[in-house]
Formats: sequence, C-alpha cells, structure tokens
Amino acid sequence: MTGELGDFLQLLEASATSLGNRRKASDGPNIWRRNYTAGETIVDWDEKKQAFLFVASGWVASGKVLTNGTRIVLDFPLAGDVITIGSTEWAREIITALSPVTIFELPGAPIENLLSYPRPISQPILKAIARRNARTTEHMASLGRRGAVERTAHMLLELSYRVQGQAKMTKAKFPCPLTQSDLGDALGLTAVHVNRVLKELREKGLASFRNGVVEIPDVDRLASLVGFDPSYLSLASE
Amino acid sequence: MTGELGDFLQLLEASATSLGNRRKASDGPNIWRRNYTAGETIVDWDEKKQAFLFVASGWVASGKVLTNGTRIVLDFPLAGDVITIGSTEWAREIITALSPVTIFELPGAPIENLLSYPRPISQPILKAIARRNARTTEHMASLGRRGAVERTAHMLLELSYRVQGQAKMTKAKFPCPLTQSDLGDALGLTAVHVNRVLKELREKGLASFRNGVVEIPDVDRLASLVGFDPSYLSLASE
DNA sequence: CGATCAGTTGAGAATGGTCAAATTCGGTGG
DNA sequence: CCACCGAATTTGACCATTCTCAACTGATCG
Repeated sequence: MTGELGDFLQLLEASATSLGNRRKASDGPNIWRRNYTAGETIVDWDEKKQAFLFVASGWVASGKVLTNGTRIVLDFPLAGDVITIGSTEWAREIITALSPVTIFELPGAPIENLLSYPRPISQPILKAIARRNARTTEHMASLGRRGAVERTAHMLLELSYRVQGQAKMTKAKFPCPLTQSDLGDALGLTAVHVNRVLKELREKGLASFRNGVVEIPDVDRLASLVGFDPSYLSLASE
Repeated sequence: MTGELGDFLQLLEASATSLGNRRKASDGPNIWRRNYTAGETIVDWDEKKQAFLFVASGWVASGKVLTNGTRIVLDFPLAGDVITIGSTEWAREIITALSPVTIFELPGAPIENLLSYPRPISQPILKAIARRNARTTEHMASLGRRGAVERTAHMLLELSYRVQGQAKMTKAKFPCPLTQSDLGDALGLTAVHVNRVLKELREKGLASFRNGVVEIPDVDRLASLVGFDPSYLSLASE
C-alpha cells in the first residue's frame, strides 16, 4: 500500500465519517463504509447496484455467473482497488468477501457521477480503473493463451506482488484466503485440475499454496520460467 | 451508430479539423485524425504511446503479444469505441487495422488528462470505457467458462449486434474482415479449431462465416442455444 | 504463372474435464 | 480435550475437447 494510496483511503475515511455525523451536502459525493465477514455476499448477481465500490481492506472476489451455471472470477480486488466500474444492472456480477472486508461505497451511476466528483476523489479512482484494466488485460492473456501451470503460477506471482508490494522480492510468503475453487473460477480451470497443478508446482519446488498460505521460494526463477513480468502492476504514469 | 455517438464523432471531427487549420490552444485537447489501410499496424507492441485512441470508422483489433510468441486479441473496436485506456508503455499491446480505418487520437497520458478535458469530450469517453468494460467482462466469461462452439457463436452474435445496432433482429448478415486466425486469437483457440467450429455451425444451419460475410439465419435461436444475452452491449445508464 | 496467404481436412497426441471415492482441515458442541 | 460435522482438498481412472503437425485447395496479386 503506497503512501499515495494510504492518503486516498484516509480521505475517503474522513469523508465517510463526517457524513455519518452531519449529513452535509458538500461538494463531495456521499461515501459509505461497510464491513463484511468472510464468505459474505457483497452484491448478488440479480441485484441492481449503481455505485463505485472500493476496497479499504481484505480480499474480495469479483465475478459473474453465467447462464450455464458456472462462475468466472474477473478479479480479486485488494486494498485500494475498485470492484465495480459500471452498474451491475445488466452484468450478473457477483461480489464476495473472501476474508473480513471493509469497503467504501460511492452511490450513484458510476460513469455519470465520476466527472462531478472533486478531483482528489476522481483522480485516484481513474488510476484504480487503469490498474484494474492492466490486470484484466493480463488475465485475458492467461485465459486465452497460457497453459494451466503457467496460468496458475502467473496468478500466484501477481498476488505476491500485489500483497507484498513491488519491492524487489526474492521470496514470497503470505496468507491467502482463496479456495482452489475460487482459483479455478478465476483461471478457467476446474478445482480438481487446480489441485493437480498446485501439486506439480509444489513437487518442483516452484511454489506452494497450502493451508491458506502461499510460498514462492524463488520469485525471479518462477517468473522467468512462466514469462511473468510484473511491470503491468505499476502504471507507467504513477 | 446512435445519434448520440454520431454527435460525438462530429464534435471530434470539428475539433480535429479546426486544430489542423489554426493551432489554437483552446480549452479542448489536441485531436488528430489518422487514416490507416487494411492490415496496417496502428501501434506496435514495443511502442510507447500515450493517447486515447478512438475509432471513427472501420474494424480494429486490439491485442497483446505474449513472451511465448502468441497473441491474444482483447477487443475488436468498431466506430465509437475506445481502443486504448491506459498507456501502452508496459503492455506489449498491438493495435491493427483489419479494414480501412479512421481513428481520432487525443495525445497525452490518458488517465491524467481525461479530467481536464471539457465535458462534451470526457463524458462520451467514459461511456465508451464503460461499454468496453462490459465487452471485456463478457469476453472473459467466454475464455474461461464456455466451450469453443458457444464461445465462437457468442462472438459472432456480439459482432452482429454491434454492427447492425440493437434493433430487434431476426436475421443478421454483414461483411466482416476478420480472419480465422484473428478470431482464434480473440477466442483463445487455434485457427484450425476455429475452422472446425465454423464448419459445425454452418452444417447445423446456425451461422455461417465465409468469404468475409457473417450470416445468422435465426439470431434468437442461436442466442438462446448458446446463452447469449445482448443486454450487456447497451449500458443501463444510456 | 508462381508465390503467398487464408482456408480446409485428417490422424494422432496432449491437455484438461468428469466422476467418484477417500482424506484432511477447521471449527463446534459436549 | 475429544468426537464429530461439513467443507475443502487430494487422488485415481477414464473421457472429451482441443491442439499439433502436415498436407492440400483455392483465391489473389504482381
């Protein structure tokens, strides 16, 4: 969490708190802070929610349920990330808390309102949208053009960098509340196959994910093995 | 192309033209109009381009080349669609003209500048970003959780709606400059397999794509067969 | 009239999925 | 602390889908 991000979250926090006390129609948008417990559904697929949702802390899964009964996980937003960009009216989007989560909610149609927000609000949101776009793009590359092992390793590496910061890492180790089923829905694999892939990575000493902890003994080695380049995680313009 | 979209393109056109004549530092951004021929590369993967690119007319492929040598096509932007959202500095993005194309270019770091554009410019751009986001989301669903036939049919249906407008269609027929290889790179399939899938769709009388023409005799039937719902193509807020 | 590129087809291989049965893990109540 | 329950993980055997490689056709262009 960079200083810049910390500042922004503090700004949201301050706005949310003050609004909770004296409902002042200032120049800023309404901001609500909400807490969820692990496993709780934040937005269900048939809800019509018009709001920017922003993660203050915790792990979130943002996905979509298809008419064939399956789910695809679009993103795992962490602290400082946007969850929704458009309204969820047409989207069958489903947002879940994977751990205890705090989110900020700026109600209203996202795109319409963004331009009327004060710049200290809108600018960080735009950057967060750009960051998410970078993740999404890389995610599509994984889904479309990488094998299961490569794909899974990419995800673990991406999470490592996002959880631990971009400092030059040699090894990674962090708690991770995803189930293999969550991972599968994100990677376009079955939970069973995710399990086999994780086993392979573990037996080769490349990465392990057991009991809610991810460990990568040599980040650079795994990264070069699967062609992972973390530069997409830090925007050029920041 | 809706009236709203037409208006926006006219606005860009007017701005671009006037800037070409008398370089006036008005309150609006610089706007350039550029033309490309079919097959031309608009932005190559190692270029660092900081600009909003906007399609005025023609078919574009926006993709990404991976370190394993393959390509993934992220989107086929058509008239009124944004091509890039962030800078392409970190992204290995590759933008190609699939037909004769006219694009508008608003130079500068996209996210930083958007908020300083006059609202008649920034508002439609935000909406275009939201539209692209909706397409991307659905695209990820296809890549991750739909079989090859379903996925291909989805793409053909999406293109039908985008080319012909959302009017209640019974049948679709339109020229389409994509190669089977382009389609494969978008769908995460090999060109060979795309060929087999198209053959299957054709033999079942569901859809045909030959000699640069897509034909779908019964749009609703195909849509319900593969679970396609076009509502994501028209934003709720429009 | 070659040359080239998109499309087409076949045969066999590889990757990932399905189904079903353990086994382990994290609580929860006694 | 221990027994138990449900959810998540693990494993095996078999199957389906998609890929790879290779050859061939057909159209287009200089």
